[in-house]
Amino acid sequence: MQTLKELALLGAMQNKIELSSHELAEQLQTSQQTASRYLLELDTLEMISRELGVKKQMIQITSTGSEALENEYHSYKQIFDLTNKVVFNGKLVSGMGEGKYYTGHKGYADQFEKRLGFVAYPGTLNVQIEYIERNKIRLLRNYGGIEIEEFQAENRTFGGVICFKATINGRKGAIVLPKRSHYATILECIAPDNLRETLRMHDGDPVEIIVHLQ
Amino acid sequence: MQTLKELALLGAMQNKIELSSHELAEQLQTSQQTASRYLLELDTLEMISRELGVKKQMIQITSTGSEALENEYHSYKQIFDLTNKVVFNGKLVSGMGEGKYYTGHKGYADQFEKRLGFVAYPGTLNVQIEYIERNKIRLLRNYGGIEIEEFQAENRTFGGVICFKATINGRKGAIVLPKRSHYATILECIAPDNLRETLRMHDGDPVEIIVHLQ
DNA sequence: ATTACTAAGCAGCGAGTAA
DNA sequence: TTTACTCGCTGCTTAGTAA
Repeated sequence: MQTLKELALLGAMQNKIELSSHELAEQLQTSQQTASRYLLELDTLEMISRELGVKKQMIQITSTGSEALENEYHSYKQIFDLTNKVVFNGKLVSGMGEGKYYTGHKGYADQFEKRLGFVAYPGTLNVQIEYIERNKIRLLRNYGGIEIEEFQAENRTFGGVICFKATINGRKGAIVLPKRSHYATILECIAPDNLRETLRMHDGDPVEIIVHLQ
Repeated sequence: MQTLKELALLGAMQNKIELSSHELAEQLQTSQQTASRYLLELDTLEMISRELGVKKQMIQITSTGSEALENEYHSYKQIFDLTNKVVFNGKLVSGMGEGKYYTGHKGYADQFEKRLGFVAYPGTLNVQIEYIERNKIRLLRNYGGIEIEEFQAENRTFGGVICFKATINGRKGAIVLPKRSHYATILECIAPDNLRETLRMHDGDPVEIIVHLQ
């Protein structure tokens, strides 16, 4: 990968470049033998194509190599450019119907409409995320989102929640985090329509949630 | 670096994240011991800071770590985003005064003004580039630049050259490549003013040339 | 000059395990 | 459960060298 990056920086994405294994070795701060081996490996992986002359070789990055670089680039982009996006990958699970009870309640529904700009379909889409991604939830909580106030009704208190506008498998919606009870690994999503139906999803299906900050 | 990237993707740039060496190992497809060692290394390099609890550790990327990631990101940016820029790093060398003779010649000077949009100070700033960067010159030639036609004068032919608008240590200018004679490792720069004087440069000083394509 | 083979040496990996 | 040590083994690196 490091080698591929170095080749790309020398212009090997657009052109054949002339580069001896010795020169590459210098660039990578390693030995000529190792540099030569790296090139052989990239060649085997079909990430570069080479024309070996007697005294020089021409190297160009193939589409496979270019894709690998793009993936890497994409990661860094996510780190720096898209600090206003947080991506979760999880899978659909069934709740116990309590989402419908809560989100359908006027006390929440009115606030959702006012603060989120859409009338939420009653019910939540529950997405089980990887345990490791709990750190991203922490990130969201620190960042702060759209606050939905607690309220009293039916002789009890309905707790406050924090919402974040999000895109769920490409559809507009939001995620809902209870103000209390940190560290769940299930994200509850609401949306203007019944996502489970419009996206024709079943339990276990992969769900990508892109949370839009700010 | 790979580890640091992974931590950043989990949000460790903005926050402390909770991550066991075992979890990190899964993420990196390696053993718990190796993951633990990676974290120790990053800690030693002061790229991350850790709070070691008895049953969990909190990790955050430090400014040093963040800089390292930024550098990496910058490389990829250069590969993908800035394909319309080519960066050379070299050092100032002395020519033999012939630059002044040529660029001062009306046959060239008039074309420079017309095609580049500035009156070139008579004389060239010669920049010795790394041998390995000759590939970037090849890239430029393939790309095509601003053509300056050959002309007859004083009983001889003055050969055609190809120019590229460039920024030389932050100053507006251009580089001049002879149409013939490929593969030099000296770039000749022209500019509206005497760069050597305005930038107070001497032989051996580093020069950054950013060529603007298109 | 090159590239790249073989072989030896050494660094990094992970199993086992302590704290 | 954790983290991280020791240590044996594997595989990567590089010196030497052929083509």
